[in-house]
Amino acid sequence: MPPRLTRKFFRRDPVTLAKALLGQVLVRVLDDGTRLAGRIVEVEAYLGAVDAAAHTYRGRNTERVRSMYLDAGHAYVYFTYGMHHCMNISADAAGVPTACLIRALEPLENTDKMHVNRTATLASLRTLVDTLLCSGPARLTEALAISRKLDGVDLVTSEQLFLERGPAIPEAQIVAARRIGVDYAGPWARKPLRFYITGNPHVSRFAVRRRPHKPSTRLARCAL
DNA sequence: ATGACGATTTACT
DNA sequence: GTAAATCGTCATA
Repeated sequence: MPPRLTRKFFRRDPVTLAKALLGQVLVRVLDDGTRLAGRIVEVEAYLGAVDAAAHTYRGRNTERVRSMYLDAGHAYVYFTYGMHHCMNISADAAGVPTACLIRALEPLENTDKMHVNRTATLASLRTLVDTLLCSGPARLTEALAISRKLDGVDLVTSEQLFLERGPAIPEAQIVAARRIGVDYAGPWARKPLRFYITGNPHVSRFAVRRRPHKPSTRLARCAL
């Protein structure tokens, strides 16, 4: 089994950490010992007090966001839209409220169990293709059974939630784009703080697509 | 105490 | 493309 990521790996600025997280493997161990795992293919960086899109904008420090202030390598799991959970990994040092939002995984282990987790809440019980299992921040938390109960967990020491070493992704394969769902953040909405592995089919943006499209369209969107 | 609003996903026209 | 689902959190009072 690959080695687990240590504190040192996480203790970096959120942009550097976000790019380093690409290719690493997120592991969720259920109470019955089942391992659910996926390779990180898309991450967003949130820069803390200066970042209008961050939950900790202007130094906000409430009960909900306290995990963002923990030392690097802790989980910040929040509940939103009345039904979804999203998972972040705290960056920098204790007291610095920066984090990386995990936006998409490439499913690796026990994908059948992930499929059950995902379809359980679906109105129509139609079969999901692999690219719809973990291709979004709320999709992957549902697939890996990550909820607010895991908020504040230390990913360096936890037996329930941690990361394993994967291959570093070369800069040439990393695309930087604007973050999703933060249009309210003015100029901060346009900054290139979302990172994903180029061409990876499990990235959220591609998976959302419903209909086939012309190759020219695909190229134009990739260039974004 | 109350009102407005999501770092989203799904289904439908 | 648009809209519904659904409720914890936060700012205001």
